[in-house]
Amino acid sequence: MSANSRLTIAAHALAWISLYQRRGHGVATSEQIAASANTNPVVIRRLLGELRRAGLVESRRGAGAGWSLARDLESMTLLDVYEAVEPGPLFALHRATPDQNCVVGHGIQPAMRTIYEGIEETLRRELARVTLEDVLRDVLAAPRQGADQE
Amino acid sequence: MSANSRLTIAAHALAWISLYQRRGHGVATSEQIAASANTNPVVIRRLLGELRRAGLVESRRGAGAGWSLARDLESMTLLDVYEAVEPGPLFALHRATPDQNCVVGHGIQPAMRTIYEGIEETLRRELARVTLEDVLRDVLAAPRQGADQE
DNA sequence: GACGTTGTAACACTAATTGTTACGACATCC
DNA sequence: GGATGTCGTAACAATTAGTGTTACAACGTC
Repeated sequence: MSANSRLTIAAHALAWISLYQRRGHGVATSEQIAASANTNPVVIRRLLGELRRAGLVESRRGAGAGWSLARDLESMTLLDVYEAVEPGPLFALHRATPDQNCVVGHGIQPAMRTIYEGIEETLRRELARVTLEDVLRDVLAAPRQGADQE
Repeated sequence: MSANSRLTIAAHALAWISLYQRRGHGVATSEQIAASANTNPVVIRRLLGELRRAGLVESRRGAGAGWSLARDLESMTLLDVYEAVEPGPLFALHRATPDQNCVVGHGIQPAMRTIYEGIEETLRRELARVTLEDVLRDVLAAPRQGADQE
């Protein structure tokens, strides 16, 4: 399972924007967020673009532009972010359709599809239980040693 | 999330071997299973090799050789298969470590790690609730139209 | 009009999955 | 004891997704 870091980076960006705003600054730029996440600004812009399409953030262009939250962190769950950022299903069926003249080949896909749907529903419920406010709280609860900037 | 079909194909192979044995045949060959799953025998041998390492199936070499179940389908769960076949975690953290001088960059990884561990634990519990016997029952319950061979 | 930022295209690099060929290892059967 | 059939595994190609990077047009503020 080639796990990706999209959900992690998206949560990082949202937490960063929120904390930046709470500290009285204006909008956040992709360059600032990228510096914190140690990646490229374009990666951040791409991800935040998907979050914008999902209604989680807003962007302004022009000089002094950047990103801001469209809703309160309390009202966003990891499921919202997950759905905005992870398109496909968790498990795939066969790439080539199995032999329909075989009992197993014929029945395996509906069987697995039903099972996978149940599992993904459970995953969604679990993701929906965690708000981004929870994430930010956990982030701030990490034991800090020394430096403390944004 | 580049979902793969490893869990699906492994379940397919186990169901096929079991049904083949229940119908009074001997061991199953990778070629037969591959024909049912519409893939290449080497793909099946690779996957079944991982299931053998996990103690789910046995293989015999030589003429008239092939694969058989090492345990009852009732005693195997999708979690057993998943752990045998899917190495990595569901979600990845950052590829490059985030800026440790930033509050968010410093706290995000432990926060997400804890959250992800809880979610994966839920996923495991869900996978453990489904036995391969359940899968085979669902497979056989699929509405059949016409042909009925193995 | 200058400037700074988003939005997005284009491309390279890496890694994982899948499919394929090839062939040695091994056990059974004649 | 040799022929045969299957596993075990290496090697490689093709495909795909994720990630990083450069480049530049679009846009809004000053």
